[in-house]
Amino acid sequence: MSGQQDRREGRGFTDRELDIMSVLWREGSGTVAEVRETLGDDVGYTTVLKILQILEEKGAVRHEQEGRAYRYFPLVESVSAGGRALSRIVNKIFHGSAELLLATLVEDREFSEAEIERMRSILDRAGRKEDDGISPRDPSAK
Amino acid sequence: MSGQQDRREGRGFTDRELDIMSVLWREGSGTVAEVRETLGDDVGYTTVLKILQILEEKGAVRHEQEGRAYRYFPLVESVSAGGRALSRIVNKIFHGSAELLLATLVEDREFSEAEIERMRSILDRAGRKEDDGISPRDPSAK
DNA sequence: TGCTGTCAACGATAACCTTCGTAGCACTGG
DNA sequence: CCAGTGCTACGAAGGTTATCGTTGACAGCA
Repeated sequence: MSGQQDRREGRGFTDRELDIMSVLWREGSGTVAEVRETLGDDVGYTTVLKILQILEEKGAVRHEQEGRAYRYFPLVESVSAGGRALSRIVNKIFHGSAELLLATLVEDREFSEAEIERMRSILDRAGRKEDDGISPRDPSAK
Repeated sequence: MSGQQDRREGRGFTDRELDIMSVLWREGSGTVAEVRETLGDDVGYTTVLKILQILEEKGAVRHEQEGRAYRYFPLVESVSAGGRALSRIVNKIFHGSAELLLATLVEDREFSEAEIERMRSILDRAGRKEDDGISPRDPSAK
């Protein structure tokens, strides 16, 4: 009989926590009222406050006094949270295959030609970096 | 005071549930003992059984009698679970930008030239589909 | 026949998530 | 001065997750 380990650090975000982190990442910062407003979802003031306090306890956000209210700032970067979440998905769901992940992504969504082009150039950069600086590939795109 | 909605359907998987689904996806099926063995993690027999029962209640797996034991089979496909998880991440963490997701992915991992090539061709296929059949791009790779 | 090992089912336990109600504090318009 | 407003802090209710202990069924064997 042991319950479960301390999730108060290192782990990913829960649904609601992610909703709120998402707002802070997009907006850069927010007071309780602002976050609640942006969420739009019909969620109580004290609920948002509570979750921000929990996130602070986890070290994911910090706050500054602003007038009589607190302004919250994200401490965890969205990319780093995203990297962890992606790792988890690649390993657990896509058997470690990033290709399969990419295939699923392009299957599920409709991309414009411009988006695909930009994604292609992301891969080109990765390929060049691997090749130690010289690219044997034609970089012409348009 | 309202608690929270029924998570027993439609939602994503929790950590442990995902561990176990991952085994079933990789192996195709498994008895409680097999899954527990494959997990390797030091987790009790009844714990694995319980989670399989919960997954069954959620409609994610089914079982067949095999001798005296049950053999469990995944009902939810890994790609469809992956698609949902990806959607969530793209929207909440990467502001809806799949490019940013891809950039993070190639940043975090080291890909071989072959892998990058295969990922490129996934994008090529998506581009052609969008272009209604004709690709103006040089497909030479090697 | 009675012991032992394997298994599913049931129920308990402890931690956690999400949602708020309520209280307390500082300030502001009458 | 006092009621109201806007905040944060405290803590509890109700549901979920993860982990097992225990029980009872059953099969093989000594």
